[in-house]
Amino acid sequence: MRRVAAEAEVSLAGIYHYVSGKEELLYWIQFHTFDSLLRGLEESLGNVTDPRRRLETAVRNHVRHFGENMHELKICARELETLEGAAYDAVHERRRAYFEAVHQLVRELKPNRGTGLNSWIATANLFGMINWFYQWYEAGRSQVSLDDLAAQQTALFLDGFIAGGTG
Amino acid sequence: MRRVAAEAEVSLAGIYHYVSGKEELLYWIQFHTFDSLLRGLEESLGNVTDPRRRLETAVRNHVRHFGENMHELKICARELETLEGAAYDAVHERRRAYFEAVHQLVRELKPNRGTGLNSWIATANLFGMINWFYQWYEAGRSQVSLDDLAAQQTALFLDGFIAGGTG
DNA sequence: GAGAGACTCGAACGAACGTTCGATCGTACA
DNA sequence: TGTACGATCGAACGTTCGTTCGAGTCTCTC
Repeated sequence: MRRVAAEAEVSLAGIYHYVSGKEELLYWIQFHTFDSLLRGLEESLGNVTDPRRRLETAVRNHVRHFGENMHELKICARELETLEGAAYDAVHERRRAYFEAVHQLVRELKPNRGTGLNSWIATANLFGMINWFYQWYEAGRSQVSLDDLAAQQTALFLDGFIAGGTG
Repeated sequence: MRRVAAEAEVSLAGIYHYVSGKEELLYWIQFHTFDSLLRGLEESLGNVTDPRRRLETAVRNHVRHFGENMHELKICARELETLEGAAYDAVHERRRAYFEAVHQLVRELKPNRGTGLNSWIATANLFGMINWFYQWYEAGRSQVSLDDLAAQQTALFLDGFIAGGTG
């Protein structure tokens, strides 16, 4: 809270005029993150019909968002369990809605269900790929742009390392 | 430290007879984790020659280790930046060695280099997949065994969601 | 049996953290 | 002009946490 106060150029006590406490701050960050991820997804999906392009759009939306707001990703990855009660439920609902939206895109890739890989686990692993990059991606140092990264991750998820990519 | 003391059935002060402090504890956990991951990998790779099976072996080794020691994974994911100086360097070296070992397995999948997906980024994403599962995999509740999960993740990485799996 | 050393502990210290309290300042409205 | 209210602050409170200190016990050795 002291760092937040300093960053906002307000006294420590001043924060509590606007927010009830640290938990509410974490709540708003997490809720806003998943909510704007979901809305950004629906918006950018707009007129895209090809299932493969739809998934790539989702990945690009996700990677762009977190690449530009890496702190949000860290909080959403590490502070999910700190919320309790109604705050947890509200974030959980948004998170679940976002996950299900992407899960649906994954499902649409394979209309003939029941065969091959489990779509839920595959979706969870997709999120693993596109979330873990905060551990190694340093915007400044990396030679790969966020959109390039999203494209590579989509290709990797869809076609695998053996067949994926251009070669 | 109080929880560690309680778990070890020793007084709080008693810990400091064996360990210089919390940082040394985190150091040993992280070092031991990457070191035993690497040694387990080399051992289980033993007589496996097929590149695909070699990668699956690596994934299985990784998933088994962390599935049975989920706490280690959480610490290695969240506390990497807390170490400083020589302790950080020592862990970093083990981590890099382990990453490079897996990276090498990925490279061997595609002898004709320079084409297709970047092998380093693909490896980083593979680690994303197999590390992120601590966010959703609950040993008790899940119907998927660790070995099944490793197999699915390997298939997903190698052949992608479209062609991957049995169907 | 005296001394050394490993081991253990209760108690407390100092810092960091989230939070609260009481007061002050400025502005809008009667 | 008085006052009610939003905004802001310094100071402090209570808790948690990592760590330290001094003393105690036990065992093994000379």
